[in-house]
Amino acid sequence: MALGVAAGIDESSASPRINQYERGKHHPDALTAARLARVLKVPSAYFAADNDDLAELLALWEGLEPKQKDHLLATVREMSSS
Amino acid sequence: MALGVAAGIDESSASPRINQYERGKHHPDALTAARLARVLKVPSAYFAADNDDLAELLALWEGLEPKQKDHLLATVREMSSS
DNA sequence: AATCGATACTAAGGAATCCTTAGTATCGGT
DNA sequence: ACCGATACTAAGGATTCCTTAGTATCGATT
Repeated sequence: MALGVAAGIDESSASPRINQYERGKHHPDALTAARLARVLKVPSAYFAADNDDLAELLALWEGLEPKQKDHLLATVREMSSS
Repeated sequence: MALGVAAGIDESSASPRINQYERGKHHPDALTAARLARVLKVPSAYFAADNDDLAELLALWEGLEPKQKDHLLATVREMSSS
């Protein structure tokens, strides 16, 4: 599969591996997950998100400017201290 | 180690395993990671955070009220659409 | 409609990683 | 100094993953 090849997996095994991950038969190791995340432009943590809201937050986080990240973090800190 | 036992790991192997995780010799499987996260009151994704800002965001996220999560998500959506 | 090529999918086994056991080291209390 | 408890590490059996080989599916072409 193209995604796997883009993540540096050998062409001959990319397809089975991606398919195994999609079916949940196996989980990628940390390095592979990091590379897949890079291709998909999400943080590695995205794959460990266990609900949709958190997944969306993580997906969007990656595209923010540093200032925006700071602002968001400040917002969360305030929320938490209530 | 107490953390491992609290996460349901057998008392006899909790110490070596936690130590292996801390040293980075091994990584916990997904189920174990989820249980450790539960004990530590962070999302599983926390362990995959690759920088401090994201780690803090994830740690705080877990403690937010649903409404606060919604608000935060709305904020990120706006930021992203700029 | 049949064939071809390319892509997607799955099964099975060799390779790599993890979990457990057994043992050593490092403390704090007595 | 000794003892017990806790922390840490090494090595191997158990488990999971990656690769190979093969089947299935689909679109394009004739």
